[in-house]
Amino acid sequence: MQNTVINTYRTLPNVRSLTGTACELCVNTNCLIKNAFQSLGPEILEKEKSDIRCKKGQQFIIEGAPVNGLFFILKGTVKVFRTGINGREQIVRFAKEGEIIGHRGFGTEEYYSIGAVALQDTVLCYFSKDSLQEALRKSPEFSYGLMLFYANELNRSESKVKSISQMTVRERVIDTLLYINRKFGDLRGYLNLPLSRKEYADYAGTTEEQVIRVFSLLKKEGLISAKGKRIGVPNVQALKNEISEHNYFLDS
Amino acid sequence: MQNTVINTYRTLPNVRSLTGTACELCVNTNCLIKNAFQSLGPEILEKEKSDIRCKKGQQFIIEGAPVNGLFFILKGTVKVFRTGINGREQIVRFAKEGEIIGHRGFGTEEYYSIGAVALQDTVLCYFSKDSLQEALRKSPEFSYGLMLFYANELNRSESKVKSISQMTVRERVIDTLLYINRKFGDLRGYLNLPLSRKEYADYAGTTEEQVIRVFSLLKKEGLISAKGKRIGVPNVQALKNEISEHNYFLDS
DNA sequence: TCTGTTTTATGTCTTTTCGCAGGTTTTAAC
DNA sequence: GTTAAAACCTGCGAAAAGACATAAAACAGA
Repeated sequence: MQNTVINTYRTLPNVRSLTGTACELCVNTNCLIKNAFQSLGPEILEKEKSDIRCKKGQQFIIEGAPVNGLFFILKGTVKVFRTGINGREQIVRFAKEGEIIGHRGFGTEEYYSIGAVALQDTVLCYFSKDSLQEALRKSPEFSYGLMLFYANELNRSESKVKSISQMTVRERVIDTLLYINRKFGDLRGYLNLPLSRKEYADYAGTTEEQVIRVFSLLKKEGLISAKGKRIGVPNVQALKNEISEHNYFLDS
Repeated sequence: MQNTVINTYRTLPNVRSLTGTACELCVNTNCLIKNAFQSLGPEILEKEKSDIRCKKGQQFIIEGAPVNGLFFILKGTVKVFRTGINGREQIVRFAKEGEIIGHRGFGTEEYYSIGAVALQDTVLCYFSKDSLQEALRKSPEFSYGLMLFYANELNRSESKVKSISQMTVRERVIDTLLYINRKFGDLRGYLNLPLSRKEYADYAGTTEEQVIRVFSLLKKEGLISAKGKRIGVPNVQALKNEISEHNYFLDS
């Protein structure tokens, strides 16, 4: 949070066409734009595309700010959140390369309903509302892809409503550990995304203290190892077993 | 829940082309199919369309059953839910005419992740997976409309995650009352959708007893009137005030 | 390396929510 | 209208989660 916040993207220094950020050269195979590139044609999006570089901790979408467009993550990780009661943060999801940030950064939505912060140094591809609108009109594949993205996110979100309202704190924390493990994998025995206890809490819908308590217990039980932000999950299956009975029909 | 459940829709008695259910004659102005009808052409969907009539209480989508297609509500109301811990129900949303039921009833999804029950006698238009796929490919308007639908639902669902994890039971119950009021309006001073306390609880993410307790209090405070399932909300603004301070950025 | 700040950890107390038990009212079917 | 079933209501004790205080450890910058 330490950095200045970029609000009007049009006023950013022009950093287009940097090496490796042109869509045709992009290595991001799970990027919707990249995948729909054939049907979009090279010129449509390129001319309205900006590359934005964010330092760790920098917020690049502010809740309630006017919608200008939509971001695709080229490299890095991002947390997406909503601010609630007493400014308490509810983390909606963690996103990585290829994912879309800025719900409804097109169409009729006027203000962003979410905020977004880079968790590491991150490179974003930004597309304006208008160019997206044009792309959606032009490419059915793109519309379809975006629809699938939202449909999947909806599934995940609805399943999360269920977890939060029916699971205990312990189960929700375990669920969060599994989510991070599933999505970001691990690196040398540790989860490949360093998060604070507070961030675990904000995702799991509880408090920092509760997360710390659950972590303490899980450590004693040998289910995880935790040295500061380095969390090791040696036995994923053991954790899964604790919550699997609740998932009659599995989701995300 | 008293009725038999329809599982394989293809085996239903053929009730196509009933008066008033053909898309071209349909009065449902907020139905996506109806709206995209121009670009779809009459013949594509009609030939794969079935009309399904559900009695009050009848379940027409079972969680975990194979996905065959997608439903549009022509008339009636429906509750959409997921089954969680101990078979406890989490109501995802209440739906009315024009809305879509059966998340991802197309594409690669194999099993329904939600269940759906008619709350009143309901008429549904059912479209098979294949015909939808064709319609999505053929009509960008349709894809775009469906995408907007999912994006809006996602917004609502994410906002609900926040409510459930940050609001008190009382606030969640009030929020639910406002949601029902906003979506179904009222009829002669009563909310135009009769629900049991249990259903309020399943939507708000709490227990029947808690809802009853909150209702009792709200009655004493003169904020609602409740005679059985007839709930009156004479002063919507007073209820809104109790939770508005928490909504920095308004949603749904 | 030292020092100050942030993060993590733990204990205690309070509040909220839940679950059960038992009772009453309403609704629906005959 | 009678009767059975479902829905609604209330009280009370238990459990879960939260808030606060304080201490230890980790980290960053000089």
